[in-house]
Amino acid sequence: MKTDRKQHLIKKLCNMKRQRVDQSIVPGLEDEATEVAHLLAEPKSEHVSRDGVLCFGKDNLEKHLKMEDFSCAFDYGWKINYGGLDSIHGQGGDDLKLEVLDGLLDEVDEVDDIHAAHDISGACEDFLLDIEFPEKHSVLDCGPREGSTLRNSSSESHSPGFSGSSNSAGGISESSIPTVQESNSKNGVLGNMVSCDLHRNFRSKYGCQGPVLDTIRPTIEDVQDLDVSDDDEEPLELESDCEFSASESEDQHKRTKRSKTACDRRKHQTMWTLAEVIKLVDGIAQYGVGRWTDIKRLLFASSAYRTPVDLRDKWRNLLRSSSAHGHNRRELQVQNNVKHAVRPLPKPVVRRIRELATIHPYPRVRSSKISSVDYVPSSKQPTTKVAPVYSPARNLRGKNCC
DNA sequence: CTTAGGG
DNA sequence: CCCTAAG
Repeated sequence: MKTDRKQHLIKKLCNMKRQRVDQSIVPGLEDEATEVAHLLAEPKSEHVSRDGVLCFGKDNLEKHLKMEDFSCAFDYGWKINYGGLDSIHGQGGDDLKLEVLDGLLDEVDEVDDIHAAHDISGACEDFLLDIEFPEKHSVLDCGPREGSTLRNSSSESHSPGFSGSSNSAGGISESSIPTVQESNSKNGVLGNMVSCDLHRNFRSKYGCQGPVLDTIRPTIEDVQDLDVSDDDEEPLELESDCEFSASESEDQHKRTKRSKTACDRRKHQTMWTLAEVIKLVDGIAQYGVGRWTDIKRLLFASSAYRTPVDLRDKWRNLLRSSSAHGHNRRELQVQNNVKHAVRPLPKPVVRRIRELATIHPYPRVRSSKISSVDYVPSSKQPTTKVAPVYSPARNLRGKNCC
């Protein structure tokens, strides 16, 4: 029943967005769509949490929309288009939602074992997380002209991973509403000076939003506008020119050939979303470590960027971080009063990473990274996926797969 | 061209 | 992410 409401809500929003951007529907991403689709489809009975969260957001929807109406009047169009889907949960619900998610994660930690069995549960959490991030972004984007410094630093500081999203999310969410109002008046003054800051954020936001939305789309099967929202976004993007267009979602940027192709592969970074990370981990589990091209072609086929090298780099980073906070990620982050300073990866994902790491260590390291922690003999829990496949993975290098 | 490794 | 070296 909750699901119904959720669906309804989403659809509603989609329609709203669609009106504006109906013309340009974006192709591609099917891979990801289906990819995530099955993730979403499966966990029907997993836990109420998902629905709970969404419903929660929904409850605040109307309120939010109204708020946006006045607070973001100056860039209303933008807000609707970019914020659209995201912002529905945003603003007022931010904190609570965060809490919910947070708690959710904790719970997952606890029952990790159970859920690990269906590795969808992990995906589900991730999915949730993913949603959470962009929301923050959109909310922030709207508001913090004034607080841009804060937001900026946060988005900049976050590592290419997902961690960034969380930190920016936590830090500012509380002030989002007030900031929005404030910014409304300040915008005129600061408009110029923040512009650069702005497009920067777009970038970061995009890295997040694009894929994330992809994640959502399967749920709403017909939401293809998200990608399109990129288009509408451009006008707002004053000076960021090509870089920005490049930041559009995957296949999108091919279509939007704007001025040059030099920016095809964005120079700086395209934030890794959780969905992507999951895919990567997934792929590694299936095809083995080191077969980056295969993984790229099979799992990231629709991702214009993300070269095999990128995948490898990301994996390297994942290994590093996963072994870094090894046991308690919570301890490291809170330290001060920096509430949600940095939330690394969702526990389930970390688990998978570590498992994969133990299974096939990154070339040339052979048990230095994970040895320090608690190496769980594979007998403990075969993450369903990795267990059966890993051994042949490295061997069947003949490319006879496809 | 793909991967590994370092920056 | 970028660049280089090695297979």
